Amino acid sequence: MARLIDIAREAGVSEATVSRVLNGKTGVNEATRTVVLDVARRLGRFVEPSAVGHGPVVGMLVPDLDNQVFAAWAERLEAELFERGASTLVGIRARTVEREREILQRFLHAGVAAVIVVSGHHAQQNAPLDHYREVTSAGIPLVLVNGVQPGLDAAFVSTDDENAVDIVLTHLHELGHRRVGLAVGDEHTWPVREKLRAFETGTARWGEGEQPVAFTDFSYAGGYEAARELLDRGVTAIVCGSDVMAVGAFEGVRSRGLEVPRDVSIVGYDDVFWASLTHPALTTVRQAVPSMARAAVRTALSGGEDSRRPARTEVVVRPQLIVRGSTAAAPDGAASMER
Amino acid sequence: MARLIDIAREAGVSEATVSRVLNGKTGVNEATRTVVLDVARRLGRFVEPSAVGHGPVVGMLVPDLDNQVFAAWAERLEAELFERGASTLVGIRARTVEREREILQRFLHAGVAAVIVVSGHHAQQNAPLDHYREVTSAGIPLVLVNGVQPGLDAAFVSTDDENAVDIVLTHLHELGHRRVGLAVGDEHTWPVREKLRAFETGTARWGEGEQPVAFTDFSYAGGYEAARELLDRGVTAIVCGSDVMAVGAFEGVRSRGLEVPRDVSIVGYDDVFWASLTHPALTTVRQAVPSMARAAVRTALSGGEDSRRPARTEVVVRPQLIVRGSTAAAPDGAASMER
DNA sequence: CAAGAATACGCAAGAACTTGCAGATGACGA
DNA sequence: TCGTCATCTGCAAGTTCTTGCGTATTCTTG
Repeated sequence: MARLIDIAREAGVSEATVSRVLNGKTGVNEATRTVVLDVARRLGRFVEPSAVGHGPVVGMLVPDLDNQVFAAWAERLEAELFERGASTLVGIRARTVEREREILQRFLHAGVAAVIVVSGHHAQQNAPLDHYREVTSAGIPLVLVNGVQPGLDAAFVSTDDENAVDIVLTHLHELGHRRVGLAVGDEHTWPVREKLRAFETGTARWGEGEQPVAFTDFSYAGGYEAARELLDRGVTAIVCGSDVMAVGAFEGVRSRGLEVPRDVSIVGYDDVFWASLTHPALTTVRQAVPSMARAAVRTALSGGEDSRRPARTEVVVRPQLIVRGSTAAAPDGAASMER
Repeated sequence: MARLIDIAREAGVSEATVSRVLNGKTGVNEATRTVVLDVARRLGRFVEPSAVGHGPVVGMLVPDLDNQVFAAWAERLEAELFERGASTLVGIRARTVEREREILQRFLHAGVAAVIVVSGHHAQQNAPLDHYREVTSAGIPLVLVNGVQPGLDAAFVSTDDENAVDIVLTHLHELGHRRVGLAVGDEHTWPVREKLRAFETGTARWGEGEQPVAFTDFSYAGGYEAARELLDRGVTAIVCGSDVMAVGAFEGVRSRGLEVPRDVSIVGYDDVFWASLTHPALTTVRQAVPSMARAAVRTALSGGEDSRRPARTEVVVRPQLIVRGSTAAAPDGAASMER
């Protein structure tokens, strides 16, 4: 790799000046800076964008990109960051905590101004949190999306899952459904526990006894399985933890010779792009990704300006029920029994 | 940041040993290495995964994540790389060449073993290629997906767009369509030009005169606009450049009071997850993302092993027509005229 | 036009990191 | 038991990078 002295000679300046330019220090003429940067790049020397006045760099971590809601998160976050002049470092699929730590360390190494983690291991119950502390104790603002950890000195931005389940249950109850199933993924996960809690208290109010819950996973196959299991337990409506699950549930319902929404109502979660394209169009809960992303980015970047460490904050964003074609009035008593 | 001497003292070894460990040099006992790494991480010092024997790091660049096909690419590439023990660095939305260069430089700086670029600026006509040369001349294998640049010493993996358009045209011709429109995005882009060329030669064979083409963009709105324009020009079938365009085209067709596929047939491109969920289900061309991703990763990683620079290679993968409900026999003559 | 202020830049000291070399340690065979 | 060999580690010198300070240059203002 080209040494400072090589660049210095080529650019006709001293080693010291090159050092200052490459570290984004002040006290260098703009013209000189440009010359040095040009030479540096020509000789194959990496220059941190933040050192070139290209704004800060922010690290973002998303669990995967198969699920479109995470892709949407990444997309929105990146767009918001771009708008504020920041560039983005992306990490995906931190399958293990070790890997997550590796990615976060890489962010730190790259000198990020902030870190945003969407549904990472912080959403897991009893997850180790030390690797997050490494970020916060370096004085770097940390924003955790969809998962709250009381022990962490970070900012949290989450969908109000409790409210989400509540409005869904109200909607279904108004349509006459009295036996409703919840289909979700891993029980040890923050959003699932939130939904579960809201589901239990919400349905308890009906006084119709305990309502069934199926724990599978957030995939198409998971939705299919969950639907079949819940139908066996006599439900007339299924509340799914994701839109992908919901279309899997469509298929599960059809596999029993039933029809959506005539026999069974189905509600999704996320409102991904294609939710309005399914047949019937999916009634679902819209996570307010754009406004949440904006909040996350604002928190991430403002923390760096005022005080190095932002106070522990918690933003909870209300979701919105998007009623489309997959929910309808409950079939009359007989229908739900005949199965 | 913790200095070598701090880590050395804490770990009870010399500065030299720490230096060796952090640079992945040989000649350090495995036990000592572990201790040093632990201390280093605890004190907040970044350790390159490749230095810890965690396999190589590969840089991947995708244009955006809104379009699910790109999300799928990122997902598949990451999965393939993971399977081969590599970790992945992701860059998204290199809007400008300058930004793309910045990301590539970052990859180089991070010591990547290879770089994979999906539909980057190399897919643009007359795009500057110097920033790609910076990668190749550093002896790092470069794989460019969906876009071929004769002047570059890189590996290319592309969908056979020519064949794609061909099988679509054959399908539509067999269904009796004689006036077909092509709806694509930016004309100065490699995949569009490939499709256009194939479209022109393919339809020329019919001897029905020149067939209309609409250049909008690869979005829902683009599909809507294109469909309306093409309908005005009398088509009974529309070949879209992406699945998102296709569903936009659905709406464009409906806005004219026509029905898919009774009055107008529509073909998408990509076969994204939800293509089978639309109404009617979308007939589309499946890009063989999994096998292409595998080829791209294999090329990227093998290049580094044998010879530092792989010979210039070009892999072209045949797509597959997935016939679903959005294509049907052409309406009889009158129908296409009445409009 | 001159004095003072601000900015830009190099010198050189020194901080941080790397590496050649040799000593220490231990395994193994004679 | 001793010699040989391979491995591991620290020493210290070398290389590379950073930074305090002083000077040169340009700008500002009366």
